This record gives sequence, structure tokens and C-alpha cells, in this order.
Amino acid sequence: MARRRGPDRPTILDVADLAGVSRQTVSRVIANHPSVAPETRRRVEQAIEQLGYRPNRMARALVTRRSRTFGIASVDMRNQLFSDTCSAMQEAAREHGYSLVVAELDRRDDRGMGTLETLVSLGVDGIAVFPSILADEDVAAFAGRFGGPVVMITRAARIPNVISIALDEWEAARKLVGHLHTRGRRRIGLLMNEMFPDVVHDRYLALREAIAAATGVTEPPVVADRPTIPRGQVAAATLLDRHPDTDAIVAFNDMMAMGALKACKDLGLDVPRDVAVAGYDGIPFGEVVDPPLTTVVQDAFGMAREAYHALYAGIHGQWPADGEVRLWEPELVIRGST
Amino acid sequence: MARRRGPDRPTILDVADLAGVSRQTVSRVIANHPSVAPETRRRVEQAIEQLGYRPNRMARALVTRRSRTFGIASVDMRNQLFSDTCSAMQEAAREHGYSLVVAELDRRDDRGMGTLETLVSLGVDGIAVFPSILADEDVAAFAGRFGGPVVMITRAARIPNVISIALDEWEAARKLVGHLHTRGRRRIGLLMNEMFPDVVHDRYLALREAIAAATGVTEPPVVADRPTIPRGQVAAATLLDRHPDTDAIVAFNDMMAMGALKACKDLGLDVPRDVAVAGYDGIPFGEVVDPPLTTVVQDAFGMAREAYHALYAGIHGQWPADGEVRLWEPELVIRGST
DNA sequence: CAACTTATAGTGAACGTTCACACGCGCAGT
DNA sequence: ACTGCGCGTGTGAACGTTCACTATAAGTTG
Repeated sequence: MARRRGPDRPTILDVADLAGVSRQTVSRVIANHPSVAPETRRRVEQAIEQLGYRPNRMARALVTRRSRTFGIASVDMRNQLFSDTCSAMQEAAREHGYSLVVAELDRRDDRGMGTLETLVSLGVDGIAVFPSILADEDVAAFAGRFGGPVVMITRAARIPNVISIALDEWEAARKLVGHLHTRGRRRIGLLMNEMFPDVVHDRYLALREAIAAATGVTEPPVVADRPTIPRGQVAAATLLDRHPDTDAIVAFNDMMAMGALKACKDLGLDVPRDVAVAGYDGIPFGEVVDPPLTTVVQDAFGMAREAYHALYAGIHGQWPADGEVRLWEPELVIRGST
Repeated sequence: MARRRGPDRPTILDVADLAGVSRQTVSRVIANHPSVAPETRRRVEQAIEQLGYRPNRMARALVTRRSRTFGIASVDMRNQLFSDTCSAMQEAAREHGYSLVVAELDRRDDRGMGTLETLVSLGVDGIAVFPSILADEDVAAFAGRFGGPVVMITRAARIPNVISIALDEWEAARKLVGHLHTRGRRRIGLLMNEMFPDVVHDRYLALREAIAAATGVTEPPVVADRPTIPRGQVAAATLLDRHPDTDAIVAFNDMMAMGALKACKDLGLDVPRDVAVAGYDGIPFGEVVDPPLTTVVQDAFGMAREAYHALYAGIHGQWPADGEVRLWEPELVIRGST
């Protein structure tokens, strides 16, 4: 074991000294400012190279009031949708030299607001909030106070100072329920997500509306639980126990739907003969399960890219003070489970 | 659309003014320094509350040379293992008030080193590198230059100034191959990951050694491809085409293994009767596929927590100048596919 | 009661940048 | 020769903190 002490990184002054110029000139070279003599620029660049100098982005951010950093907050980082979003945003951010700070929303910490404040104190220029557990009023208040752009992904809500990017739940529900109806399903049960009342709300409301329109049933059976495979299994078992005549199950996401597949198998029900099962998200594993899962797919990458570009645009220019909702078209992928 | 201008966040001076004290006193209150009169502390706390003040962590980091931020770099953020790691590190970091900056390693950018330099310029206190595509020498050079703690996850390599935390591949291979051998499998084929030569190497070497020990076959058939379901499917088809007598397939991870399941189904082979299939990682979907997947599980959460605590300890104290490898015990989960 | 301690509070400098401005120089126009 | 201008460069201040001191008042000791 050796005591560790950073061999202090070179600063702009070290570069300036080595190149025989002032710090400002080095700064200009870095910023690609035109008014630097070619010969000087060359010397400075060589000094930078030689010292392995990298500007300290915190110091820079302190004066420019721009960190070239976006925050992205999620309730659950282990969600595949979130990983995809993160990855796509990072990809988009790269071309502008932006970086990402991630934070998992902590319910215990002031109902999640503390997490957002942490991002702010880290100096992020904008924030993307992923399926929010936050109350709309809280988000609105935060966005006003923050002053930078805030986008909300996977939830459609018109919140002042917030752009929300989300799946068109009503279109999705129409497509999915329409498909089930075509296949002769009439008694559709729902497996919803207990964690995000609001998210559930849209998806639930849309499905209920579509079901009512298609089958006339206004209060379809519904069980709420956490959106995981085991909880989906339990929820589906509960649903089928309470309503044995159910001939189709629509789950909040593919995980729950997979749990439902297991539950059906346990009960000796054949999917899709006895019960059809469908989910949302289109995760890759859906293709592999038996039977392959019918699912409503959203273009997570496209949405993430749009979120990034909204943030980026928001920094430089305008931002809708009264909020904005951008809906994305869902795609229904029909596979063996329905 | 309204022009956006941050309603400048309050600074420590605003708080000081409101409370009628100096900035240093506010600073002391924030740091919970003892030498502040109870009455003064109360006034300051109230001012903080009233203004919604949050210290600017960049300004603080500039002087303390500590950002309370760790960087985490990954080749592929969409990997489930990475999500789990991220989530667990974040969880562990919370109690110390640390935050996470994530970056996806960009091969194009100086073979990935640029990404690490970016993290440094953001001022992270330590870095976790997730399945590295970086050459050991590059990592070593970087770790030396960086000066802060660097941990490498999922790869065992003794690199100066780096703690590496990884699965014990040899133990894993022994367990898995031993199990297959017990079930009478003698002609084991491998599906490996073409992306990370080094990672492959350990897993591959370990499996080859275990296979040789168990069956006497010193050069088992192997096909390398990307570790995804579709590529695993292609790779398995190739393997089975070249070696039709294969009676067991071990895949680099569960994704490839699932692809292999599909390939077997396509070829009309029964799993596990005709061919056994096993993977690595123990992702939750492995339970759901048909047949459920036998897999080598690593405690991603435990490893991530250890990584975090290593970094945290590294900041404050000692760091092994000549590197250190910490191996984690694998667990073999036997399910229907073998 | 002088001298020392303790508790509490404040001040200047520094962290590594960029911004706004000033400076010096050479050249063109009058 | 004077003015004006543009180019290339340097200087002081500022960003929001904390650190290392210093200062003051009150209490404690011998």
C-alpha cells in the first residue's frame, strides 16, 4: 500500500508558462477563438499536448454558468427502458461534448425532490426526469425555480416550464385492445403498476376507455403491483383467481406480462388459447419467451434523442413557459401470446 | 415561448446577509462545525430554508479538491449487469452524499481513454470502469496519471494502482462444466463474446481448462460473436452446423444463451434432451424462457457495493500501488435447460 | 488581576477558469 | 505626423466556495 497523492494535474497556467504566453491566450486556443496568431496557437497546442492538459470543467462552469452536463433522474435505474434512454441520450450528447449525471430518485428524500436539488447543486444545465413519481405541482415548482430546461420522459402531462415526451397511451390502448377484440377476446383483465399512480393512470385510463369502447365493459378487472416478473406472476394469479373467465391479460409492461405467462403456466392455462397475454415496452426478451410476447413498442431511442435535443435547444434558446407535450406513436408488435 | 433566464440561485452570501452573519459562519453551519452558537445556527438554518439555498458543489469542489462524485464508465450502458451495478453503487453512494457521473466508453475516442479523461475533467474523485475494452497498459497509465482511485469491475487483472473486482472465472467454469459432465455431457461447445478480448479470454480460458479436465477435449469448438440474443442465435446455429454432435452449449452470457435456445428450437432440437444450454449472469428473464435457463450467477449488487466502498476508502486512505484483485464466488443456478 | 483559554465570529486568499476591458503595435487614410 | 483601426495579446475581476488565519469577548486559572 502506498500513500496516494494526486500528482497535481496541470492547470492553464502551467500551459501558459510552458508556451510563454498568458492564460487568456491559452483559453483562446482552447475555445478556438480566431484572434490567435498561427505560430502562437501551435506553441500552445504543443504545450497542451506535452503536459496532457485538460481544462477543469468545474472551474469553467463556475464562471460561464454552464457545465455542459445534463442530469437524468430515474425512479429505477435497472429498468431496461431507462438504460436505453440513458444510452441514447449519452450518444446524442457526445457530439456536443455534453456529459450525463445520473441519479436515482429517492422517495425518502423529500419525496424525490432532494434528488433533483442534488442535480442542480452539481450544476447540471438541464434535467431529464424518467418515469416520475413526483407530483406534477412539485415538478412545476421545481422547474420554475431551477431556471434550466426540464423534460419529463414517458409521461404526458402539461406542466409549466416542462416539455414532456411520452407514448400516445390512447393510441396504444386502441391498437392493443382493438387487436385483442379482433381475436375474439371480450373479458380483458389488467395488471397495472402500483408505483407510479400517474403513469398508471394514463395507461390505465386509456386501456379502460378502449376496452369500454370495444367490449362495453366499463370497469375491467385490474390488479396493481410492482412491475417485475415475480410480482406480475402474483398479480396475474390473483386476477385469474378473482376472475376465472378472463380471456386476455394486458400488463403494464413486459416484465409483468412475463410473470403472467408463468402464472398461466402454473394454472395449466394455455397461452394464447385460454388466455391471451400482452405487455408494453418491447424488451428483447419478449421474443424469446414461450409463447413470444405481443407487446406495445415505443421508440425509446428516438424519444431519448428528442429529449436530449429539447434540453440542448432549451439551453440556448426558448422554452415553453406553459409546458408542452410531445406524443410518440406506439407500434403494436403481434407475436404468439395473443 | 418565453425567454428563459435563471432567477439566479441564492449563494452563500445571500444566506449570510439574510442571517446577518458572515459567509464563513454559514459555511460552518453547513459543515456542521461545532463552534457556532446555537442561536446563530438556528438563524442561519432558517435563512437557508427560507431561500431554498443549496451549496454549489462545483465551487466547493474547486477549493476542496473533492467533488463527492464518482465516475462510472461502461462499454455498453444497456447491459443489465451494468444497470444493476449502477443502481447498487448509487444506493451505496447515497449515504455518503456522493453522486454518480456515467459515461459510455467511446471506442472512437482515443480507444476509450478520451472518455476517462472527460470524467477526470469533470472532477470525479474516483472511477469505476465496467467491462473494459481498454488495454491494461492504458488503464495502468491512466490510473497513475489520474491520482484518484480506479476500480475495474468484471475483469480480474492485476494492474498497478487499480483494484479489480471480478467473478472467479475458474471456479465458475469448474462448477458449470462439472455439472454438465455429471449430466453426461461430453461434447461441449462455446459461444463467446467477440467484443472484449480480455474478458473473453478469462472466461474462455477457464472453460477450456475445465472442459479439458472433465472430458479430455483440449480444443472445444467455439464461435465468437456479439453478446446479444440474435447474435447468439446465429452463433449457436453456426456452432451446431459445424459440430452437429454437440450435446451442450455454454454461452458467454444469458442473452447469447437465449439466442442458442432459439437456434435449437429452429433446428428441431430438444433442450435439454438433445442439447443442454447454459449462460452467465443470472438475469431475471432466464427464469421465464422455456426451458428455464441454467446460469452462473454473480452477485452484481455485492460487487458494486464493494466497488463503491473501495473507491470511498481509496479517497481517504490507502490505495494498492501494485494493484489488487478481489474475486467473487460464483453461484451455479441449475434450471431446466441442462 | 494579569495571563492564558475557550467559544464564537470574521477576513483575505485561493481553487482554475472566462469575461470585459485595456494595451501596444503596425498599417492605412488624410 | 496625426488619427483611426484591427490584430494579437495581457490584466484584473469575478464565479461560489473553503482554508488558514486573525479578532473579539468572555471565562478560567494561578
